[in-house]
Amino acid sequence: MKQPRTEQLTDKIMQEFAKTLEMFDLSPSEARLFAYLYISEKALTLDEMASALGKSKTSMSTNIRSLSDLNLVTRIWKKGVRKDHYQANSQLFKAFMNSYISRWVDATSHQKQSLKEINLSIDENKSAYSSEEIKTIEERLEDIIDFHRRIELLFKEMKVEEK
Amino acid sequence: MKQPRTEQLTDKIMQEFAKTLEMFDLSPSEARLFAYLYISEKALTLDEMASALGKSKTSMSTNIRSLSDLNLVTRIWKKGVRKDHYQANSQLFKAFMNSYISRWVDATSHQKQSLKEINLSIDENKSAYSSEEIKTIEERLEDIIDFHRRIELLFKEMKVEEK
DNA sequence: TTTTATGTACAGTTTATTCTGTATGAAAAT
DNA sequence: ATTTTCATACAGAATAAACTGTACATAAAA
Repeated sequence: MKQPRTEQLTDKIMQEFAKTLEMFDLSPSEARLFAYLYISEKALTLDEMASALGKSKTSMSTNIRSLSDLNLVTRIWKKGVRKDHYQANSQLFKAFMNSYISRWVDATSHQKQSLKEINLSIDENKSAYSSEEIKTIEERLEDIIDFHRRIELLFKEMKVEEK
Repeated sequence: MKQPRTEQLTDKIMQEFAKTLEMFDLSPSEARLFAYLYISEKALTLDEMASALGKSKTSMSTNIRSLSDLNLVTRIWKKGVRKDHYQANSQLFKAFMNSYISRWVDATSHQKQSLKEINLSIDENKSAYSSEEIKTIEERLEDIIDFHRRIELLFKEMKVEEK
């Protein structure tokens, strides 16, 4: 009578926790998977995850790969055991924030670059555009680039200190 | 020969800008719509947006409503004109960050609350669980709650100053 | 070497999201 | 009062995302 109750409890926590994790751009099932792994604490196999979450092994495999790419989950080698085992990174805040922040910084700096190149090409071909309307576009573009600069700056400031 | 070129330019900027806006949890078409509005600078009607973006008016209507709910777009009243006009909020950084931050703060504080309630109900019914395994779950739950606390704190610190 | 077990690529299916066209109600114009 | 013009609700279609089962490649076990 006790086992089922803790399972139910785990489910409840997982469900609630997963909602927050989705805000870090995890898909619902990635989020639930991570939450489950985290609560379980120990390293689990794909089969264990699949049966615990009622999903296919294939699905677990792809989800684990995504989580792994984000450094949220690590593969654990157990000697003498064939199956791969995966464990949730226990430093929640650090792991999620770092992954999140670097995604923002990378993306915005990349897009800022593209926009700057557009801006340059305008300057070079300025004569080709009607000068009245190009002016307002250029102003807007500058503001958009500045927007990117500020985002990048803000997220770079957010670097996370150790636990 | 000049009109088509600036249109092409606007498209290019819009496309690039929209990618960044999607990171604020806008759908692709919401993002493009906002980008287009922002670059256009002036207030536009649903029909103008629809024809500029090649989408239905219905779609513009629902997308504008979403953007409006996020305070990213404002309805402009022009006397003597029947159609609604909408304009992009010009304070890019402020508007997006405030909307984004408050979404994070609201969501995490809400989820933290739910988790705390689960934690309380564990304490009340402690005798009902097997004490060995409940212990590790409780520890994890505390860590998860702490995670929420830190997120909330971090985003609250991010309050955005005036332009 | 052969057999068995394991992770994942891939194609097809299911599910969810986004978009469109028609219909409707409200408000302005006639 | 009637007609026209607008925004949006709603249902269905199109598109995209997530999931599953089979098949295969790789590596361990026999």
